[in-house]
Amino acid sequence: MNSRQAEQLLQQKGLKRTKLRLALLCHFVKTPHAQSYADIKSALVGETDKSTLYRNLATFEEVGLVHSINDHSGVAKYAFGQSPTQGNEHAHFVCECCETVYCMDELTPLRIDVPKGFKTNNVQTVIRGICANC
Amino acid sequence: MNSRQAEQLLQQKGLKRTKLRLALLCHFVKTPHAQSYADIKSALVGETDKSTLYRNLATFEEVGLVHSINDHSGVAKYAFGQSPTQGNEHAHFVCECCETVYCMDELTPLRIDVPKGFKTNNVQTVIRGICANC
DNA sequence: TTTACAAATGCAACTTGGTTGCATTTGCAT
DNA sequence: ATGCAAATGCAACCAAGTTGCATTTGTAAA
Repeated sequence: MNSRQAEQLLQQKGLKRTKLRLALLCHFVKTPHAQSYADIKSALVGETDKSTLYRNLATFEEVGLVHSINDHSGVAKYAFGQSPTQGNEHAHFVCECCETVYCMDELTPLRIDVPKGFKTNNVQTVIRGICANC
Repeated sequence: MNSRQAEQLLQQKGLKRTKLRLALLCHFVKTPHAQSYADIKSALVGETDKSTLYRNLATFEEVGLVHSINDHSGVAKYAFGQSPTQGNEHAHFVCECCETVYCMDELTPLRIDVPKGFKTNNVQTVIRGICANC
């Protein structure tokens, strides 16, 4: 994604074009794996304010530019692309060796039967194992 | 579970018989849903030290007396019984209305195909929806 | 039963991840 | 050019959980 496309994307989502947001977008599309706040912060050149970065991550998530993942590590991680919703579920694979979090888009949606009286809105799956690089 | 059984369970796991551990065990077997530190603390009569309670939860998890669940709420929750491992997987259902976390033991084990080169060790699934009580 | 030692506890201080309030700045529509 | 909502930067705060350490306690062996 070039800067032009990033600008369009922001405008389309009704977000103002700021330096951090452009940098964030460019970074997200370059990085396929899910990243924590710390990962993102250290990847960005120059100083970034903690609360501003957190707020932008939240904003991006609200408008569907990124989705957050809870991989049992205790910290939230973010990946480019819309949140897995009904009909758009995807699992996340956490490598127990390198800690990389992969979005497993290609997996077939999970069909899980819940007991009578329970209604499923959303299914989040975290697979732990060893990735192809380890 | 009576106090006698709780004592045996502790001994069997090589853990010393302390007041807090007995109380914890009795509480866990009485409460089917997953509970946070705060839930457990407020359920126990009398004062309990924060670090002692956390340490006992960790110890109980190590020896398989309880298992912890990450339900996206930001706090860990604990439920009685061994952790879902290979062949013992179970999903957790989080009610979006009452926030109760159910262990869905009766669900059939999940079979998820991962890409070539990836090796699955463990699958954790969190289902969000509305429970039968809401 | 006493003793002895590892394990468990209690307390305070700390760490980490994240949030909030507020004054200042900036993007953008008019 | 200008007005204003949105975004930023900063500091202070918060909650969950951890750590270090001195004291206490369970238990096993003498």
